[in-house]
Amino acid sequence: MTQIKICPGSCDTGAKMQHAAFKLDKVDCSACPIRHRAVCARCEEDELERLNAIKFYRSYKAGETIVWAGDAMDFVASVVGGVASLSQTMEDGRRQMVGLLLASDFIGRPNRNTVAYDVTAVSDVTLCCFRRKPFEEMLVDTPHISQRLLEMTLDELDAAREWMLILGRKTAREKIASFLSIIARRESATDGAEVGSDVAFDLPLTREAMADYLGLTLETVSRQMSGLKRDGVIRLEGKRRVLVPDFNLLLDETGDDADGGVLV
Amino acid sequence: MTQIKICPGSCDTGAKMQHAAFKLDKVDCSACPIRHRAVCARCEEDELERLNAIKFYRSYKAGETIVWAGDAMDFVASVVGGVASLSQTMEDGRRQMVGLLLASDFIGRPNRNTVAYDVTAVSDVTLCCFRRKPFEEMLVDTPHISQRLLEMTLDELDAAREWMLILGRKTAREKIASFLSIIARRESATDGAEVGSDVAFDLPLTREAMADYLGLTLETVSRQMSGLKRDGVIRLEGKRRVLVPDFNLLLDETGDDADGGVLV
DNA sequence: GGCAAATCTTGATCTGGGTCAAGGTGTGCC
DNA sequence: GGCACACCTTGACCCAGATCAAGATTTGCC
Repeated sequence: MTQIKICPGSCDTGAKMQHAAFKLDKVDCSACPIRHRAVCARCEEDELERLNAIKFYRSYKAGETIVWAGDAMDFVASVVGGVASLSQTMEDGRRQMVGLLLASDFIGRPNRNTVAYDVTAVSDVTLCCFRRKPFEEMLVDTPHISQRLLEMTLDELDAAREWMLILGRKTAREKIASFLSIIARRESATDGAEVGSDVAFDLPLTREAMADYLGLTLETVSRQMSGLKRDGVIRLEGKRRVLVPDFNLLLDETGDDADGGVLV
Repeated sequence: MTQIKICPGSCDTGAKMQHAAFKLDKVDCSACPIRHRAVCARCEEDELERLNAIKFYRSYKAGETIVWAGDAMDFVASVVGGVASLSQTMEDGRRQMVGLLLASDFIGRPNRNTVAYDVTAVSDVTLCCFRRKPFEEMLVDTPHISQRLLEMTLDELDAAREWMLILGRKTAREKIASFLSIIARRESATDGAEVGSDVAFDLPLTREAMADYLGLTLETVSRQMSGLKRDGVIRLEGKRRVLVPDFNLLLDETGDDADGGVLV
């Protein structure tokens, strides 16, 4: 059972919230788990109210397609919880994931009403959707939104470029290690957990989806996961939970600069 | 001799301008070859004047490094003419190009004063540079600039994602064919030439740079170019000039949808 | 013109990861 | 409990593209 915590703020009880528990009515933005990271992060009260008037929530089950490439989409959205992916498929079935969308990430392109990639719910996903037209109008007269969107787009571009190095030049083992460390970093950022030497997290993707992400086959993904386990770099609990006894050991396997540019 | 035409407007004499011919003084923006495509595309007269006050030109010879990854950069810039690249290098020398910057493309990230990738002049390059601080200020109070920058960043993100499919899933031959058709498309857009069946253009990159772009070795690039030539898909004049007798033949080799989503 | 350096081509061989195939493990449903 | 389905692992073999190597072509410089 894939459970994603989207507990707003300081929900640290053992009880894990299911997505379904996030009621799909107009939620007060101030209680929203992504209030300070999403496209609305910099909005003032009055701006939030305008957004509130054009927003609605939608949920998708794991595996469901949210939109197909080329289809019209009459809204843009923020991922409130869960994981979605952007992917391209060639005629003969080869598929490449080109975006992995976690909580607070933005879906859709302003001033373009069709979508260029398949958008798929990887786990159960909840979106906070804004009607396209009024959102585009707000974009024009609300710098707090357009500036935040620019910043988020630049971050995504950086991520895409890091990904290009992974796809173009890394070995299968380095790809897996890079993927694991990216997920570990993002998860711990979300949890706000201490980045101690001991890291543990649930993989949000199946082996097949990891293969689509990394430009590999699922067999190779499986073999490399086994390899990293055999060599003591990771441990596995079930198929999805990953324990990293020594994070630096994992980083050594990524092929990246030891502790290179400490970009703060 | 790599010659890049940066003739503003309707310069269609046979005489090819060298970069050096573009005088590095304060050029009047209205005569600028990228006036309507760069980050300043939507600016009004008064906004251009503000930009004019903070701009200066710089030129680089082919092969020169413009900035190294991690270095501080006290300006942002538009490519006026020539071709530059963004690339990442791993410790052991493996290199991946992550951006190819042609005329009108933007260099630098607002609100971040170090650069994340090596920026290199691939051919002789001229930049129109804006001092960072005042540019960032203008970004805040000049929606014409921030909106255009958002649009350009979204375009680059789309290009990066197309590139990810190429890197992750295409064969060497498909990579080369995809690269050639991308260049052909961009070149003809620049020339404003008719997209007839007969297309001809100069490759802006060496075989090695193409390899860095496509995640291949230079030997494989050379072999695949020879293969496409042998099969009549392209013809070569010297090493750099490419003639495409039937553009659809080239498109067939890219592995992409025949005439898929006609995204207008 | 002639030499050196850069760039490109082609050949021979090797290998990482793909492909094909078989079976294992976990989970939900009747 | 047991069956079905989704997901994962492992093995055997193969091939596209890397690597190593030699030489061809082009360009620039004296």
